Amino acid sequence: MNIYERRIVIIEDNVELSNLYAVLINGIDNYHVINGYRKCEDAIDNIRHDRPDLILMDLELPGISGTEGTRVIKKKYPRIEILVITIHENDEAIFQALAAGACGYISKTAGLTEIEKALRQIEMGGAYMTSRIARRVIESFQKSYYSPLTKRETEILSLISKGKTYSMIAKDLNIANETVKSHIKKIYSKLHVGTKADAISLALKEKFI
Amino acid sequence: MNIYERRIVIIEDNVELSNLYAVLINGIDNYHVINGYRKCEDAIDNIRHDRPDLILMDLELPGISGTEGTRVIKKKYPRIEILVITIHENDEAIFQALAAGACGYISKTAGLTEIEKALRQIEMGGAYMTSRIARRVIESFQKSYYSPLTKRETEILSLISKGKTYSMIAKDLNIANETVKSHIKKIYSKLHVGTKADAISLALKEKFI
DNA sequence: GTCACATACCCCAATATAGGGTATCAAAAA
DNA sequence: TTTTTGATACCCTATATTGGGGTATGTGAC
Repeated sequence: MNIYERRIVIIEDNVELSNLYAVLINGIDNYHVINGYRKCEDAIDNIRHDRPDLILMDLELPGISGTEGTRVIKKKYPRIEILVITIHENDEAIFQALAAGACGYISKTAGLTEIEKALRQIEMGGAYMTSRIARRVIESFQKSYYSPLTKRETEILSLISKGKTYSMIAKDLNIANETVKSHIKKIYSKLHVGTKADAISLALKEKFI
Repeated sequence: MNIYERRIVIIEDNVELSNLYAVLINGIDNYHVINGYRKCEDAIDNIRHDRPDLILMDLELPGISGTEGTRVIKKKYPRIEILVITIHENDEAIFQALAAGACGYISKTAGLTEIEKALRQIEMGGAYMTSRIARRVIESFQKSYYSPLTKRETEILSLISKGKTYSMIAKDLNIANETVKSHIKKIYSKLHVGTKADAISLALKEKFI
């Protein structure tokens, strides 16, 4: 085994499935499965010994979840890449795992071709996911097309959400302090709120800002 | 032409390239190029007449940019899908176009196969992008693994960024008002700032929250 | 010729903020 | 085992911020 070898650890509670993945991955050129675990906790305990480049992580796990495990591992070992496997094509769960630090996911029904494709793309610094999940991911940071706020109001509420005071905003936008107040009063009445906190959380939820 | 036909509009200032795309796309089953424009403004003026399902949008355009055009069109006609084409593989520009409402991008060097693949995936409710861009997209909402803030401090700064006052935070977390203040003083000293606004903008920039 | 938008000003009371301290207790790290 | 960190809580003080009530003007779109 040379130093360019990619070291893989599998975390999957179904042992048969885990063994199947190991066989498939060991068949891929330059990829080597170092170890397999049935629980995240066990994998974490041995992580310094295993020194994985990538962890194949089941999302549905006994003990701490795959998403939480991803968070813990990425916090301590940011360079280890995590590819999530899941049986339920639950968009939200996959989305959470990606936010926690995974750089892709494959379905448990995936064959060798798809696994190899995912591993290669991750190795080249990419991410692997279906176009459906990719769509969800980009939609998560697109603004609403139906905001009741004007451009200026949106701008001002954004600055509020960055913690700026009315006077800071006035200075930023080169308008009078009282003008900022006027806009904010309008924002509050449009959103039916009476505090910054309510305005911001509503606006974030509805993606107005 | 039946009602299931997908109506495509092309916005591309290079007429030869535009014609090439039209020929390629007209060759795809059920896809029909309705019109082509050299400027976003012209396309927008005729959009009610053209009734496109999808717009193939060049990013480098005279007049308003493809990204700005995407924003304008999606604001007025959210159901029109926008596929961006670009010659410069500039991650940031592509990223901005996706944030503005595009649901994918292809390179100008793409052939028929790739164009067809992109169109089909978008038709099925997906997004089309390279795995490299997908990686950048997911990284954009992953937190930093190197935050100097503790869990509690991160939690409190997040609440501050949602516009909550110290007393609201105290209530939310079931701790004393003064405890919140203590945490915030710690946060400010760790981040070397003295105001909410500076703490939030630094934390957002560094992805601590 | 309205209507929406951005601009600006008045008054006022209640709250929030930031900076300076100090201190206790549990859990984690050395 | 000792030390350090994290979370908790309190005191004092002055200034700044907030939200609610108004009213008004110029401009550009439809």
